[in-house]
Amino acid sequence: MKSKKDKIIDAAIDLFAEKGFNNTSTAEIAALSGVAQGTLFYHFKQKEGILCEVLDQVLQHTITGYDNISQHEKNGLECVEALLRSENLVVEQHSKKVTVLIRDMTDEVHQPGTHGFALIESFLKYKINLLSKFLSKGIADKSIRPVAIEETAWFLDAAFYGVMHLKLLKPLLIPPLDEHAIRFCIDGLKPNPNLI
Amino acid sequence: MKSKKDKIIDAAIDLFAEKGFNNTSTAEIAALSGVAQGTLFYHFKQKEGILCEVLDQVLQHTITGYDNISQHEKNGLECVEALLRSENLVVEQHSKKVTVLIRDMTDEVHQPGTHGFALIESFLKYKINLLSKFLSKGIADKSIRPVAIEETAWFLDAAFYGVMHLKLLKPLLIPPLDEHAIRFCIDGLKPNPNLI
Amino acid sequence: MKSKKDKIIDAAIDLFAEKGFNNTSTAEIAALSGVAQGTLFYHFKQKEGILCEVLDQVLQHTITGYDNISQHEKNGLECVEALLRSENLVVEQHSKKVTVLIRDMTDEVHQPGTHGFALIESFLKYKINLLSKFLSKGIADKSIRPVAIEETAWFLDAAFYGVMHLKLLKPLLIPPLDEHAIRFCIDGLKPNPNLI
Amino acid sequence: MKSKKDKIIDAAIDLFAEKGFNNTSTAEIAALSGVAQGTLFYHFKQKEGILCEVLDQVLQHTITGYDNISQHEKNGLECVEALLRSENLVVEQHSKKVTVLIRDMTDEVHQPGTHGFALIESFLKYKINLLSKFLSKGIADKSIRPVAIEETAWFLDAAFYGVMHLKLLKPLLIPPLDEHAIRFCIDGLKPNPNLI
DNA sequence: CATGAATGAGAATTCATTCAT
DNA sequence: TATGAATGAATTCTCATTCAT
Repeated sequence: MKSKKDKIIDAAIDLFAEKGFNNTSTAEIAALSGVAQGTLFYHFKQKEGILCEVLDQVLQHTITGYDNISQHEKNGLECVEALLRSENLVVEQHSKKVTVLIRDMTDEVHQPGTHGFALIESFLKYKINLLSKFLSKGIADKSIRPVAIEETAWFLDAAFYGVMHLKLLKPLLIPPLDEHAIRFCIDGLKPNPNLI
Repeated sequence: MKSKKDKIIDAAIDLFAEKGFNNTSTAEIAALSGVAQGTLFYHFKQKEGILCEVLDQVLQHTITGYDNISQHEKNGLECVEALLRSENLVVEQHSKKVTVLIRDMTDEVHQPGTHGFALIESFLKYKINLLSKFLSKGIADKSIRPVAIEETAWFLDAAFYGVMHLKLLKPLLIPPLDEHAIRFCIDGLKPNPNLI
Repeated sequence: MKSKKDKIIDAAIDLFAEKGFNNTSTAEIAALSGVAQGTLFYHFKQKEGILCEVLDQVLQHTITGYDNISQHEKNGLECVEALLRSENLVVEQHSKKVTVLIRDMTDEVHQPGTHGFALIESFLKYKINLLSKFLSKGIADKSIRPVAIEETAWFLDAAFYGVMHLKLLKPLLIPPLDEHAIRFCIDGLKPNPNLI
Repeated sequence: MKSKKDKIIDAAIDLFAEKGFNNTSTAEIAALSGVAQGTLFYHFKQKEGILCEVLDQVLQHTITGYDNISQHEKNGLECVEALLRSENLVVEQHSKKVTVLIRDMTDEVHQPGTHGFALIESFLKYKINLLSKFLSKGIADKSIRPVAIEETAWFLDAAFYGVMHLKLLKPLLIPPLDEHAIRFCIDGLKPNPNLI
């Protein structure tokens, strides 16, 4: 059976996804999750705490995904690709939560000093580090051409953030982009011209 | 002399940039711009209206930038690069406004039916069209390898949105990315292996 | 051609009828009547002034109707009936205005000291006087049984106010009441042998 | 001890009676009732909700009054008279509330779809039904002449609404009307040989 | 006569949060 | 753990009205 805390999170995510964080009151969350309004603050203390919890969950999933990449069987380029695919997978499996996070967590996440900011910061550091490691490995094993490592890592992060943003938040007719984006980036990293 | 409406916009952007849209009250905007609070609503009817006006301005600048690309002197690839650089330039020249827009306009812009959404939608259509035209041109004149046109156009949009997002909103130590991003994408479009 | 003042009144009545006085802003009235908002206050000075003007018009019509009753051809009872029918006619011919007046003029009209109150007060005095005169005449000429004059006059006023109120303001399925009400009251005034 | 909700209602009625619904702010109600302004909206959600609650109370009293008429001891005419007197009694016992209701509830009550309208509608249906039953009974037992039942029921309702309206809302020197009105109507219902 | 930009005094409502139970 | 009545600060928005042109 689901704990009250989980019920709250689920209800909150549903409401945030539908109406946005700022247009959802704690009263509504309480009502939808079937708990008293006070209970919400027993578990979270701040409304934003719900978002932080969700962010934490999603980042955990993402990191777990990263850790499951079996590096010893792969060359650097394959590691990079595995990382990108792993991330895509998490986004797909938790698309509602991710949508809410990238749409509504702006206030919390972009202001140094908040808990959300700290979470994101350390996650990004971890991710960029890992990507850099993979890129170095690739350059060493010749699967990747000699790119500027840090810049490329950040660019890959940015590019896939943009793709995710487009996919999740723009209710427009957009062609499936994930595979194309991965191909474009991976091919762009290869040392030799085996372009289609 | 500046009109009251312009004073309001300037004050609002400054405040939004500093504290965020949701943490800025109309009273503060009125105070900083030196008009009565009612005047604000005489000119904008909704607090969000200010953001819409700013969005409109920035999109106008961007489109003007696009239109200034002299296509007949360039091959397709050069056109694409010019477009990306043009966009970068606008972002740099209006970085405060753009920052506010991508951070704070989420509610308005992601909900079909709003004015902001309509603005974005038609702008994106225009941009993707133009990018597609350039890509086609480049494929025809052999400056670009035969990529999937629509997907590539959307990917370029997404990637540079991501880069801009990172640059403007993450108060982290991030290396300058613009030039690297442009090179990566442009090189990735070239048909032949003249990679550095 | 209609004067701007008349346009304002017409627009105001339409809006008041639809949405009520308190839910109609002077801006809306100005917009619908095609004049500037300032023009409204050039002609009326107060929003309530519009209602007062309309009240004045309707009372004029009513009094004109009263004055057209040719008393010398009728006995007292016939005079009373003529008065009631005359009033009914005015209500029917100006039903929209009357509806607005009895629904929306409550604040203005029930507070001694206002212009609206004065208008109503003197009108009622006139009406009750006239009714009393007719009743007296009827008692004298035996067309009416010997009723208490003042009380009966007020009762007739009240009863037909109630009927009008029901007809104009209750969007319910109510049978046509006017004729029945007139018959009931007129018959009730006739000399009647077997009263307890 | 009085609940906060009751305190709010009492204060509101006093203020509405004195200054009218539209000229009374929720802040004033809160101040007079000694609760925080937010508490008002915790209990009522809308300012109009207070009026609805009062309407409900008064209608309950009225219906209770109707139900206390012991029909088996009376003929039809006596039942009608009892109903009219019962209603008069409620109006007198709750004159302040009734005054406020008929003066200030216009917006809420005359617009189908509102809660107030629904309350009034079902009450009127009940009342007209009851009156019709009494009239039928009277016609059967010969205490009432053969009048058109539905029309007469509505007319009685309208006439006494008018009388109440006059009594409560017109600060004019008006003679006591209740008894006279009842007599006039009751006598008008009696079997009467010489109608045209 | 007519305008419409500007005003400022409110007003209703919202809502995260607290706390006694 | 859980509750829900109560809060009060904050906020957007409304609107009749004015006045310089």
